[in-house]
Amino acid sequence: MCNYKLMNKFLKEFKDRGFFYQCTNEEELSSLMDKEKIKAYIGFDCTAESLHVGSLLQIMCLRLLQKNGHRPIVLLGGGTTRIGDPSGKDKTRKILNEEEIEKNIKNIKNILKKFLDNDNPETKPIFVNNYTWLKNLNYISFLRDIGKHFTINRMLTFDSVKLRLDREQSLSYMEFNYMILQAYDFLELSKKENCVLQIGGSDQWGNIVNGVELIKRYSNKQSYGLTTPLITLATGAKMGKSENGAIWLDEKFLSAYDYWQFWRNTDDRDVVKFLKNFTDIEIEDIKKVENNNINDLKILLANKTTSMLHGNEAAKNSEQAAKEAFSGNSLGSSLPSVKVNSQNIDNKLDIIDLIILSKLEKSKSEIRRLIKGNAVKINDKVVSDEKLIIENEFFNENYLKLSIGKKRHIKIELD
RNA sequence: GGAGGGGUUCCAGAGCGGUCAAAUGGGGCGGGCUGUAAACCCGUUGACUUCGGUCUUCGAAAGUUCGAAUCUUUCCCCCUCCA
Repeated sequence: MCNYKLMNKFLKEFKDRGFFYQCTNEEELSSLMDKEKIKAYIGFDCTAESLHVGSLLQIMCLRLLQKNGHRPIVLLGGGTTRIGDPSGKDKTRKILNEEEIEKNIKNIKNILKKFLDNDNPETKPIFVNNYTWLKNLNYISFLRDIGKHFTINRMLTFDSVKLRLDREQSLSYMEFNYMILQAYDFLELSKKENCVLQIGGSDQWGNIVNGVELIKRYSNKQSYGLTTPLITLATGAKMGKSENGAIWLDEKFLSAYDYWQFWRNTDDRDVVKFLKNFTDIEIEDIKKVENNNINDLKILLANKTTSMLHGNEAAKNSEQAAKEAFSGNSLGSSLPSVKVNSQNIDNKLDIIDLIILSKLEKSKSEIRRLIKGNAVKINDKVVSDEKLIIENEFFNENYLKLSIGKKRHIKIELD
């Protein structure tokens, strides 16, 4: 532990914001970062087409690096995604094919660009794909040069491995090698980019330490690892994993309005923590407002997080739409909308089909259940007849408001 | 290669010939209370339905039976021990 007051500015804020979990050598890292601007990397898995809020803390770390003049390297795991990280997974991941991974990489890169400053030449992110070096590895020489630095004895002690074995779940040799490849990534970045720091989630600790040690042994250079805690909700659930779908960062999968809603619905106990974790508001400023009305804080949180990703405009619209949708008697003209061909109305479209068209639900049985439970509303009036035919009169100025439950609202527009 | 254990609905996990669309818990969804919070209470949780039912599901296929998640055979996969 080094003296908090003397600590490097980046590290200090890193801690103040609750990003800190473990560090391989805090004191040295602190003085190194005081002395020079460094390059640090975070790896992103490309298993999914988009990132979700589970990766947001890592993204905030990248932003914090930039804020302090350091340069982030974003490693997209095009190679390692082909293997699958066993950490934190109790089952073997499904293996994706080449095109899927390439597509995912492109998407994820675009999302990250939204969060990062791409203009400042000193700090703009360096994007790398580890497939570029992993694909050409020669097995024999890799084993000789890199493999010799790893002992099975030690690898077996890592949580990612141990957990699987303890739980009697299979761990393939392929996955077993994941940590070596990740260590190799760090070595590669150390050589190529002079990267000295890897940041990752706490579940990456083992992989990161391996990298630090490999670099030490291979090129006798000092590098560092820094991990962030796993963010759990006050209820104990993992962040961003709602059953109804993860909280995606890509607008294609989750509208700005729904993203805003996600933050607006934060548990009371998490609000201040999230303001620190997921907004740029200075710590001192958060302290000033942290006793304000809890719902105002939630709106603040929602606005900041949404504008960071989708822009100010989108955040304002979402706030406006929410106001209208929840105040009751307004028709929510700024809600996200779905267009419906007016011919459908003439053809006696019923409520069930309307909901299917709106994509709010896809199972007719489920919709029937919802109607029975008084969950479906048109223009704030409960629909109790599952055979209700949608009439032209329902549309005010070309649109109607369709609601499922208290929180899902959508505008149906005539086309 | 040998011996044993196992694969059940979103997850965990019961069922071991009909009463099984499958206990229980978790999660999800909806309703109530509230603050678009938490906690709590209630309902619901395969699909389709003219609400009478109909269809598809218990690793895969074939079989026994009036009837199978449950029995038999083969195959696939996982785990443990032995070689």
